[in-house]
Amino acid sequence: MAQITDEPVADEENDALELGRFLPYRLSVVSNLVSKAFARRYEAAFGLSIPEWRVMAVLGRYAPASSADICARTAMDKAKVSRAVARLVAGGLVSRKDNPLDQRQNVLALSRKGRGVYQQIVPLARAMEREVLETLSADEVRQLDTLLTKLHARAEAMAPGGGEGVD
Amino acid sequence: MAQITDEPVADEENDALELGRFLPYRLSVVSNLVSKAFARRYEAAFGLSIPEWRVMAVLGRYAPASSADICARTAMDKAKVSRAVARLVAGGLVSRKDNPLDQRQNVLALSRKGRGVYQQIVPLARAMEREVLETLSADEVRQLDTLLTKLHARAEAMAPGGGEGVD
DNA sequence: GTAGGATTGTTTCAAACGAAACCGTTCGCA
DNA sequence: TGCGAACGGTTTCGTTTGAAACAATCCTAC
Repeated sequence: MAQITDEPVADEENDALELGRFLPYRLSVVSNLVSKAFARRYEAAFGLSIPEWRVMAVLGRYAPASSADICARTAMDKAKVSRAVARLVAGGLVSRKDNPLDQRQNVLALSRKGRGVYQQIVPLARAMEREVLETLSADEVRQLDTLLTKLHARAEAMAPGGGEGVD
Repeated sequence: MAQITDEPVADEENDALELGRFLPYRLSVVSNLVSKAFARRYEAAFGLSIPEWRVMAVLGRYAPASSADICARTAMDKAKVSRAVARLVAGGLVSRKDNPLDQRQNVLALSRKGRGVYQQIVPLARAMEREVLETLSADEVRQLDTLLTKLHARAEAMAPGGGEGVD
């Protein structure tokens, strides 16, 4: 065994793992903390869950879109999208009709009321993003962007199917 | 309305929000992708869920510990910890007894079998962390560390209670 | 044109979740 | 000593989740 090489002794002494220094764990904690903060405010401001908010965000930018389009743009599976859309339709924020060219597909768009909400959603989202990033320098924000891009590619290679999320 | 000021036009043109450029969303997607990849492997290798894995990690390093200790060190609420511990005890990986000094408290530790599993857990976790970070330069890993520290503090200030997670 | 297979979105199912209720124990304090 | 509040951990409750089953529609190719 024990080769005479410069085995880097990866983290610290070794053999015991300090969760607080384990980057995947820390990434998860930070992400969930941010998501929770965002979720609380979306709920308070608009009564929207994060899946619902994501659907609104995509439709505000890309309507009309099908459920599959939403899946692709939100990293949510189709069951989750279906449920979120159902609630938004029930709440009158989103219109849903069949695509006459392919009756399997939905054609989703914001209703008048939905557009009104969307116009409030965007500034709130931007403000919250700013609030989070305030703690970073402009350079660090750029670093974060780069890191997320790289980690995203790497994580997608490691994970099998799609990338679910909570915001 | 339209004041004549240099409104920064925060992100891009404005008024529509591109989810793919929204950092909180991207953070969530990356984190969940990583968690999913990790979860799949912990499950395959040891039959452990992420909450269970976290408890093992803490006990391997800090046993003996109470449930409250585990909560503090894993960013999980006490219900989740209670359930994870119950499964680990049922699986014979963790021993649980009452603290004679305070009968309300648990004293948790790894069993012999649990220690055996723990010794396999650590290298797997380290290997997966390395696999994720492989895509980054040493500098970028340091940046990630710094960013997570700052964002953690900021997110904790924004969120109310504790910081849940999935790894 | 029609059978078999693929695709879209909904629904069902069991598992996991967070919040709150709960129970037993201990502490603070008169 | 004894009573109420506080605490630690478990359990319950209703909700949300992902995976799989499903129904409806469309496409392919014969």
